[in-house]
Amino acid sequence: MTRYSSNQKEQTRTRIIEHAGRRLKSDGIDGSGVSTLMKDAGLTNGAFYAHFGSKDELVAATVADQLQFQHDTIEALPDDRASLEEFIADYLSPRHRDHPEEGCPSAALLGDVGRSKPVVREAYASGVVNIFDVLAARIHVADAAEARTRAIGLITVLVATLQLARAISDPTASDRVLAAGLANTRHFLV
Amino acid sequence: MTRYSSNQKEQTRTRIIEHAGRRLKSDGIDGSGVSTLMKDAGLTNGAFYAHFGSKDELVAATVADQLQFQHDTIEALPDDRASLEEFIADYLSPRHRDHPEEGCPSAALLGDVGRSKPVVREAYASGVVNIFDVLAARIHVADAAEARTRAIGLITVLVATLQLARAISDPTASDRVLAAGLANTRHFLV
DNA sequence: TGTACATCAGTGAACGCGCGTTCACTGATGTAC
DNA sequence: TGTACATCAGTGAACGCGCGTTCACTGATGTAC
Repeated sequence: MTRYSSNQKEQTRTRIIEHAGRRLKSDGIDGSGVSTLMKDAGLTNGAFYAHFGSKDELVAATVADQLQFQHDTIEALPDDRASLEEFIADYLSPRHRDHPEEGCPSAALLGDVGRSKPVVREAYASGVVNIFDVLAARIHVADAAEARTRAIGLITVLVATLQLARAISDPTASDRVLAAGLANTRHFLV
Repeated sequence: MTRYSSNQKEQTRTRIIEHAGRRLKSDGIDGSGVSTLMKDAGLTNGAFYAHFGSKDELVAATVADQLQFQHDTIEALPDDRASLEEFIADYLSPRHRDHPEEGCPSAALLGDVGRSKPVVREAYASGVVNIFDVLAARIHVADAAEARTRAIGLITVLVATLQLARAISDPTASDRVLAAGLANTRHFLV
């Protein structure tokens, strides 16, 4: 029999993952310590290993959660060109550039994931594939393979444009990169 | 009068920067310690601060050096479509994916740079702009602004495709992303 | 209903380790005369 | 030419600090009878 009928522990785990999403996207994987991640969730470092086997395990769970959320957001969009364009304009906005902690996990963490342990890379790979799928379904060309190629193209332009805009310190130059990225997404629509 | 006529110290500084290029691209900025960076150059940690004021200063110098090298490589290409396509095919090759330490600094470090101090971001920004320029000069459309937009588009597709391919653990899926990226670069050429 | 006990989420100190940075020192090189 | 001295690149130990992880413990919750 389970002693505790409530799902308190599961709720705590979820809370850790949600706060970790913001912290990891803001400070990077190497830049986010376990103590900080736990403090963000209102706990102390010692409790961490009751919820996760290692920091990498939390990172993997957080990456999966973040990509799932992004997938669901795109899936909830009305399936028309105007909605997709609005999504793209939001993605390439100064607001998104200036708030990585609330934004796209790929733009914030893709480079870090490439250097991470298999458990993290696998979580990322399986999450991003779902985003390829849901985006490809919104690109209406006859050939399904072509739609998928374009979905990947759209994602790469979005992700790297945002990364570039974040790396460029001068605001005017950064804005120009965002504008160029917006123009470049046009190649991949419909 | 300068006591030492030889440029030994300058040579050592250059050696540190060159080895740091490989290490930083391989392990990331946070993943590369000063002691390791010095050991790579055949020195001990104590000598570091005779050459650089801080780790960030070395990172900035290394980023600048790496982008300058990439600029020069592109500038040395014959100005025809076949040469540009060959450059792109090399960029999106499994070999480049599997050897970040020898490859593109943007693909390896762009995410890290976005979280770095101004000195690093400024070095990156001024280096990458030169690459925009040299690539735009190889895209022959009437409008110069359009050439520049396309150059940025080409770079974003290249960089994020390689990052994606590195993050995806399954080799077949990773190869498919590289192939999609190759197809997607076509939109930005001539 | 009351009480002794088992369970368990979370605390907080401690582990060994590597971080970026500082500094007293070494030893080779070149200068002065 | 020889020697005392100044210069300086590099050494290696040490600084305080935060890392990921472990563990003895606390205190609240629920069970047994």
